Amino acid sequence: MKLNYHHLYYFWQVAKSGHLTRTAEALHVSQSSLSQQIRQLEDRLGQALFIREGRQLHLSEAGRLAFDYAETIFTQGEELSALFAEGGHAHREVVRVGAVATLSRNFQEGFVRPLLGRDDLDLILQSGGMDDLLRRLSAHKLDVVLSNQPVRGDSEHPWRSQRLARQPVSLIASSQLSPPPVFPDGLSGHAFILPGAENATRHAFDQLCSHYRFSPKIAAEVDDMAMMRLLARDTQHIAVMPPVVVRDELHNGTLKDYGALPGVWEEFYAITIQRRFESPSLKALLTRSEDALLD
Amino acid sequence: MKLNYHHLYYFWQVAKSGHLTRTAEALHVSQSSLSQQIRQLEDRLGQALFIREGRQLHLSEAGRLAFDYAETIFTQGEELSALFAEGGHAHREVVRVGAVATLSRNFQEGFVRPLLGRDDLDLILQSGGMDDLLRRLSAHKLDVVLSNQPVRGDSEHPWRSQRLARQPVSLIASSQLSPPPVFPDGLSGHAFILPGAENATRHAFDQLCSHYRFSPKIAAEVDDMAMMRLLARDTQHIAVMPPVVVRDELHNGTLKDYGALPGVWEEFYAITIQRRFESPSLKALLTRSEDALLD
DNA sequence: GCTATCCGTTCTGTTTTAAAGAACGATTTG
DNA sequence: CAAATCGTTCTTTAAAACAGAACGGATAGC
Repeated sequence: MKLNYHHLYYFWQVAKSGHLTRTAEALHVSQSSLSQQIRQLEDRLGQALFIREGRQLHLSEAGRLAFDYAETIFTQGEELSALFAEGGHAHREVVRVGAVATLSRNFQEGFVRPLLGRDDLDLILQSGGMDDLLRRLSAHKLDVVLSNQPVRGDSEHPWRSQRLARQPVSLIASSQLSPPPVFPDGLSGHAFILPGAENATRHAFDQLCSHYRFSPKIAAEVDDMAMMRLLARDTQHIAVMPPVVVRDELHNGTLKDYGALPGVWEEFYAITIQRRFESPSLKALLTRSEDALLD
Repeated sequence: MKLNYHHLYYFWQVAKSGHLTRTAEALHVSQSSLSQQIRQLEDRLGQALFIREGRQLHLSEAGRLAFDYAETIFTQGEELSALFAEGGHAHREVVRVGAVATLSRNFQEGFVRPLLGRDDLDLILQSGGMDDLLRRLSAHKLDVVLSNQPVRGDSEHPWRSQRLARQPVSLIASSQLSPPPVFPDGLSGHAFILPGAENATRHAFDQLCSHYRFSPKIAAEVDDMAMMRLLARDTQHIAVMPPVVVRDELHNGTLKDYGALPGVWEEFYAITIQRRFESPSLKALLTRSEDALLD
C-alpha cells in the first residue's frame, strides 16, 4: 500500500495544467498512459482526484489536498535536481549554522572558528528569531542552531539541546564608580542595564534579587549583547553581563568588573536534530571543550 | 534527465538505516535490486551518494544533501498517504485562513461569516506574525492570509495581494471631552493613542500630521485593535482608529467619534498564491463587496 | 595466517510495470 | 447532423524493476 511517486508526478502535472492531452504532449507520453496511471493513483488512494465533467477535468476536494502535497514534494525534487544538474562538480562540504540574533558574536565566532581556515568547506551563518531558526532546522535548511536557552523536543520535532558552555555574569560598570557597588548592598542608588525578560540569564538574576529581597531599579532592558556593551560604556548604569563581552573595555580601564553574581550564568546551547549521518565537521564542533569556545 | 523518485526512495531508506541488506529485507526486495537502483540514481545525478569503505556505506557530502531533500519529500508523501489511509471516507472541503494577529477580529469574523453556517466544510483560522503566515502560505498550509498591508510577490514567492476593503479612521475619545478636538487645531493639550509604527494606518496618519506641521504627543502605540479599544475606553486620550472597532461604545455614548481623518484608512488585504484550481468557497469569499465585510 | 562469514556489487534471465495504439463514447463546434 | 475534440478502456509491446547466482573485498575467529 505504498504511494507511487511516479503516478503522483503525472497527477501533479495534469492538475497544474488542467488538460490531459496537452500535458501528455508536454511530457512526451500518450494520453492513454497518463489517464491510466492517474486512475491507478486514484484506485490506490481510494478516492477520485478529478471530477470528470464532460470532457473537462476539475480537481476534487481530495485532489486539491493531494495537489498541495505534490506541489511541495516535486518543488523539493526539482530543487534537488537543479543542485546536481548545475556544475556537475563534486559537492563541497557545507555547514549551516543558525544563531539567535541576540547571541554573543564572540561566542558565535568562537564556535565556528575551526571552520574558518578551511578551504574545502562552505560555512553558512544565519541569524534570526528562535521560531524561525527552529523551523529551518526542521526543514533541514540548517545543521545546528545556537541559542542561550535549551528547547524541549517532542516526537514531532526531535530536537536535541546540548549545552556547549556557560560563563559567569558580573556587575559591570564605569571604573570611576564610587563607592564600588557590592551585591546586593549599596546598590539602591544605582540603575541597572539588564538582559530582556525572556532571557534565561535575566531569570537567574531576578531569582537572585528576590532571594536578597532586593528590587533593582531598571534603566534599560536589552536583549542584544553588543547593544548592552555600548550602553555599559556610555552610561553610568550598572550592567549585568558576562565580562568577556567587554573584555577590551575591562582591559583598558574604562569599565570595571565588580564581581560575578553567584548562580547567574549565561549559557550556550546547540540545538540539533538527531540523525544517523552527522557531518564530521559539525560533530567536531559540538564535542569541543568549553574553554575552546569561550576564549 | 528527470529525477527518479523510486530510486530516491530506496536511497532514502538505505541512508536512514545505513545498511543495504537489512533495508532490503525490510522492504521485501533483494539487495541486488536495491544496489542497482541506487547505482542508477548516482549515475543520473553524476555523483556518488555513498562512500563505500570495505563493506560499509557512508554518506558522501552529495549524499547528505540528497538525503536532506529526500527527507522532506518522503515525509510529505507519508503524510499524504496517511491522510488518505485513515478514514478512507470522502474528504470534506477545507478552507484555511491565516490572519495577522493584530487584525480586527470584527473583520476576520466578517470575512469567514459565509462559511460559518456550512456543515459540509471545515474552517481553520490561524493567527500569527506576517512572516510565519506567509511561510505557511508558501508551504500550502494556508489558503489565504488576511493582513492590513499588501505584500509584494516575486518570482520565487508568487503572492497576490488583493484589497478586500477599507474603512475610514477617526479621532475617537471620551464623549465628555471639551472642547471637542478638531484636527489639527486645538489638539496640542491632548495625547494620542496610535497604531504601531509598522502599521500602514499609522504611516498615513503621520503623513497627515506632517502636512499640517503638527507633532502629536504620543500616549501609547498599540498594534492590536482590541487593546486600543480598551485604552480608548479607559483613558482620556484620543485614539486614532476605525469607528467600527468601538461601535458599542459609540452607541451607548461612552465614546464619541470626533471626525474621520482625510486620507487615512485602515485597509484589509487578502494574500493568496496564484493557482489554477482555487477552492470555490474561497473564491466566493474573495469576490464579495466591501460592504459585506465591514458590517 | 588460514578459513568461514558478512556484505555489497555485477551479470543474466524473469516478472512486473509503463507505454503506445486502436476502438470507443461523450461533449462541443460549425 | 457531421466533424472535431478529449478522456477512457482494452490489448499488445517495450522498458523497467526484480531475483538468483557468481564474485570480491573486508572482518572475525581459531
